[in-house]
Amino acid sequence: MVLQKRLDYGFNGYRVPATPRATRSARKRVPFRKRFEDNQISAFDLLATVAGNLLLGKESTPTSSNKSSGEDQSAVVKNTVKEERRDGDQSLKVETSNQDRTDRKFFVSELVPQTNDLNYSSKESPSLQNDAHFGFASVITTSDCSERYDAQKLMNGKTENEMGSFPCKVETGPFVCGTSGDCIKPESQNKGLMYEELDRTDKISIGEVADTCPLEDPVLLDGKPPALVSSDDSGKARSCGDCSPRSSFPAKQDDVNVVRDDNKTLLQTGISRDNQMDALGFSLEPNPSQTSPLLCRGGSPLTLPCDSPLPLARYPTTPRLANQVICDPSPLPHMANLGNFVESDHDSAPSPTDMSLEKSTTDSKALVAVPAMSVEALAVVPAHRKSKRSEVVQRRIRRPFSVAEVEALVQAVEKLGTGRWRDVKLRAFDNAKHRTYVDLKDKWKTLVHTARISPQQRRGEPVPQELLDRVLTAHAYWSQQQAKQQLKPQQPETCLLLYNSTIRGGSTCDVVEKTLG
DNA sequence: CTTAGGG
DNA sequence: CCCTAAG
Repeated sequence: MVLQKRLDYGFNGYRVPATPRATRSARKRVPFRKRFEDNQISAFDLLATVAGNLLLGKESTPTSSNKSSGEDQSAVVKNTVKEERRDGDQSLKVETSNQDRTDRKFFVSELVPQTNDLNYSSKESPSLQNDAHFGFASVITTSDCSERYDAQKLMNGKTENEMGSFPCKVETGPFVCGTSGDCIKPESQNKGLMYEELDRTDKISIGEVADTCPLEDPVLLDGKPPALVSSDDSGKARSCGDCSPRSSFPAKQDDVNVVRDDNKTLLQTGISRDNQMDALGFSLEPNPSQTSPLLCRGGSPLTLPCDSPLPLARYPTTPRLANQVICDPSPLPHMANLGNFVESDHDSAPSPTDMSLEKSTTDSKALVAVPAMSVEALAVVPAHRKSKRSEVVQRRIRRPFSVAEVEALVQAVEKLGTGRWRDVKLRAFDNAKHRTYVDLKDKWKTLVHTARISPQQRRGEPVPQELLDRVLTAHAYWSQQQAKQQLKPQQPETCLLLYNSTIRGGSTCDVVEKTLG
């Protein structure tokens, strides 16, 4: 298993503060890997952000029914973030003040490097091996803010029982995400603690976030991680009986079982359910003694039976799923004439699941209605760090071009040339949201290459030689055209008309129309 | 935001 | 597909 995979997966679920550029394009994503490798962001940042988001998001949920307005919430809840250092360790303190409720403080300890425990190969990211900040994290919450606890100390041996008279909770554990299992009690004996029974580990997994999701959207949806909320046939969110504040915690404390179990995602990210012990994740557990534990308040419906993974279809609110689905290579219905090739995402991703989720992907806002406060919670990330814009994004799923698409592309390029990819996109792939003009440009590049190599060297769905020939022809023509433009930028219509009449059979084309006015 | 190219 | 320098 590659750590990189785990990193991507492990933190994909977190929203980060919106950036000006973020809104410009749904596909524009921050190269998380690079930033991480460049130490622009640290695992701590991410974790702290997430933890704070989770905690604050939950806390911010007003008890009153009047919470439709985000302003109301921001007015009610205030939170501050402070980073504190002690003995070289970092701890993050997030204070949330609710006028109507008890103040609370949250602490997120620094992560303890556990690279030795990570059996990964850092082929793609060698730096990770050395710089891995990953290990364990703990989140401590107290309902009594009169005292502050050093997370690290707690991790070093103290348990909740030693926390004093006030309610508190300590959560530590290895990053394990995308896994499922039953509830488990963390063994917070030391930094390097590991869940003894991973198969029973309950996690708030760090799910994925849609690349189209508004960045400012917090993780929680009305206090619930959207990706973790599912609906069953009755339309009600499923809940884990064991998670109710009382019943769920026979021994010491409740176990939060909010699990994002997306097997397909796991597959795609290289994490198999059978091989998740060392995966990265983040665990939180609620404190039964608290009025409103993190995610398990009053028999919270958030809890999902860890041993009963829900099918993708049960995650209608999961924004990222669409792109998670492994594309069904089902061939597109062949389109003989693609004068105006129209393709939808569904065409190239016939998977029913994909289709059902595609809209959600596009309109992800609906998936994460969040209290304004959650946005503030994002400020948990230490200000002085360069991680404010840390965003976790996953590589887009590979979607091989179908012959029909190639046909459309070739036709468009024949007409528009090789330097107007945006127009090509608009002309032939306007309805294929997953194909960007960059994609088309890239595809053309590969097509040209494909056309030049021997058929034996070609891979993937074979492209008709006729198309490849056209590719070469058009490429040669437009290359020449481009060269001529350099020397003689005036009167390109001559060549164009010649080209259209002799090579492409002639007919008005956009270029001609534009050129001639 | 688009292009153009390297990765 | 990703990432980006340039325009």
